Amino acid sequence: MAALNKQNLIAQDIASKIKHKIYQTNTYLPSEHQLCDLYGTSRETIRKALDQLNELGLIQKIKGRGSLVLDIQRYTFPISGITSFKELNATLGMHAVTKILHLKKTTIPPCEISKSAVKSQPGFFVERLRLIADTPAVLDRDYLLTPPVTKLPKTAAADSIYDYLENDLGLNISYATKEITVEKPDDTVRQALDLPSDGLVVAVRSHSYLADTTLFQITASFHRPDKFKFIDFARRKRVLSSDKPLGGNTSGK
Amino acid sequence: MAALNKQNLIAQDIASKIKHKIYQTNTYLPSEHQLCDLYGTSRETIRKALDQLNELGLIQKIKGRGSLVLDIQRYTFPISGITSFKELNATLGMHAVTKILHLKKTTIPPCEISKSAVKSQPGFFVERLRLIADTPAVLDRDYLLTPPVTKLPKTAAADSIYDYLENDLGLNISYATKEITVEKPDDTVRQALDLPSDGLVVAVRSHSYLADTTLFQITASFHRPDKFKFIDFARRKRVLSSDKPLGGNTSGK
DNA sequence: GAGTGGTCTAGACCACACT
DNA sequence: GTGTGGTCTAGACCACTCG
Repeated sequence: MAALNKQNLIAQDIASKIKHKIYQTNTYLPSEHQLCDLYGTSRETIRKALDQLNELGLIQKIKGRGSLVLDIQRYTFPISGITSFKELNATLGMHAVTKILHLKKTTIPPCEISKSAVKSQPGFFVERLRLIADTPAVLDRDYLLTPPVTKLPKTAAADSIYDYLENDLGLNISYATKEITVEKPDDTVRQALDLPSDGLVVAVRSHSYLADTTLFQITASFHRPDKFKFIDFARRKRVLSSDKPLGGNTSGK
Repeated sequence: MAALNKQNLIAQDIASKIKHKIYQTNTYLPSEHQLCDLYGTSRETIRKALDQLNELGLIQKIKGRGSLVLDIQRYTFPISGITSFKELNATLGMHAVTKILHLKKTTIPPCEISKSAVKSQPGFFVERLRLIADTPAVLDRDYLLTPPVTKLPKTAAADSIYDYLENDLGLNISYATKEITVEKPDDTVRQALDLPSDGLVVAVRSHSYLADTTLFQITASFHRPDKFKFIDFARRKRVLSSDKPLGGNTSGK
C-alpha cells in the first residue's frame, strides 16, 4: 500500500524496532554509517529514513552523538496530523464503536464547502457517532465529494473511510487543514452526545486533499468537552520569519 | 540567527517570494532544474529546500507537473507547531498586548513537571495575560527550568521569551509536545479571563525541549473558549502502520 | 584523533504528465 | 519524446562530541 522504496522500508523497520523495544528509549540508534552497512544503502538514503522518524518525534538527532530514541511515543504515537479514527483506535487500544446515523448521496451546498468553492457539488454525506466504552464521545459529519469519491458502501463507513479510499479506490491522500474551536452545539449534536442544554462542544473541522490538490473531504467532528484531548508533537520551524529576498532577482527598490 | 546553509536560505527566499506574491498561488514554481541554475546549487539541495516548504504546507509537489503554490497560507501560516505568541502576533497582525502578572524565581515542584521527573528543580515562573483588542483572551503560565534558563529579565517576558532564549541565551529550541483539553478553570484563571462561574476554559499544556533533549519549559495556556482557535496543517504520514520488521535480524518467531 | 551527524555535489535511473 | 518530480548513489568536507 505504502511506497516500496528503500527509505520508507527502512523508516518503517526502525520504527517497528523502536515500538518493539529492540531499540530502547533513551538509547542511541546504530550510527548512520552502521545503518548503511545494515541495510546496504547509501548514507543519504539512511538519512532520509531517519528524517521521517525525526519528524514524527520518534528520535532526536544530536550532532556528534547520534540518534536518540525519544520517550514521547507513549502519548504521541500518531495522534494529531491526519489520521483516521480507526487508526487511532487501533494504536491506542481505545475499544471504540462506530454507529452510522446517516449515509446518503446528496448535492453538497457551497456553504458546506470551502469559502472559495462557488458551485454546489455532488457527494456523500455520512453522520457517525463514536462510542468509547459505550458512552457517546464524538459525532462526525463527513462530506465526501464525488468527483474523486465515486462510491461509498456502508461497510466502508462503518469500518474506515480512509482505508477504503486509499486501498479500494486507490486515492492518494496527502494533506489536510484542520481547525479546532469551541462552540454551541446544534440540537442533533447535543442530543447525540448527551450534552446539557447550555453546554459547549469542541468542533474539529477539516478539509482533506489528494496529492494532486483535489479537495475530497470536508469533515466536522464534534467532541464532548470532557472526552476531548488533542495531542501534538511539533518541531520548531524557522522558515517564515525573516523577510528580505535573496540576491536573486526581483523586488528591488 | 537561523542556519546559514544553502537549503535554508533558498527555502526562506522562496517562502518570501510566495509571501510577496512573486510566486503566486495556484501557479507552479520554476522547475527544480531551473532552481538549480537560479541558485547555483545541486538538485538535492534544491529538493531539501522544497521539502521544507512542502512540510509547511506552502507548496504541493506533484510528480510530472511541478511544485504548486498552495492557497492555505492565509489561514495556516505558522500557527500550530511550536511558535511563540509574539511570532503569531506579528504574522497575523493581531494587535495584542501582554501583561505580566507574576515573574519570580522559584523551585518548581515535581507535580508541575513531567510525570517522569522526580526531584524538584529551580526555575522561573511567569504568569502573563494576553489581551486582544483590549479584552483578555489568554492566560499563560510558564515554568522555565534553570539549568538551561539561567536568567529571565522582565523585559524578555514582556516581549518574547522564545526570542530571548534563542537570541540572547543562544538556546537551540527544537521540539515540543502539546496537549489540548477543555476543563474547569481555577479562580485565578476565571477572574483573569472574565469567565462565568460555571464556564469552561481551553487548556493547552506543553513541554518544550532543546536540541539535546533537555526539557526547558513547561507551559499551560488557558484560553477563553469563545476566543480560542487552533489551526493546523498536516501531511499524511504512513510510517507507523504495518508491523513486520524487515529481513534484517532479530525478532523471529 | 576518531566517531558522529550536517551539508553538498554531480551524476544516474525511474515514474509520471503532457502534447 | 520532453520535461517534471522521486529515488538513489558514492563520494566529499565540515562541525560537533568525547576521550
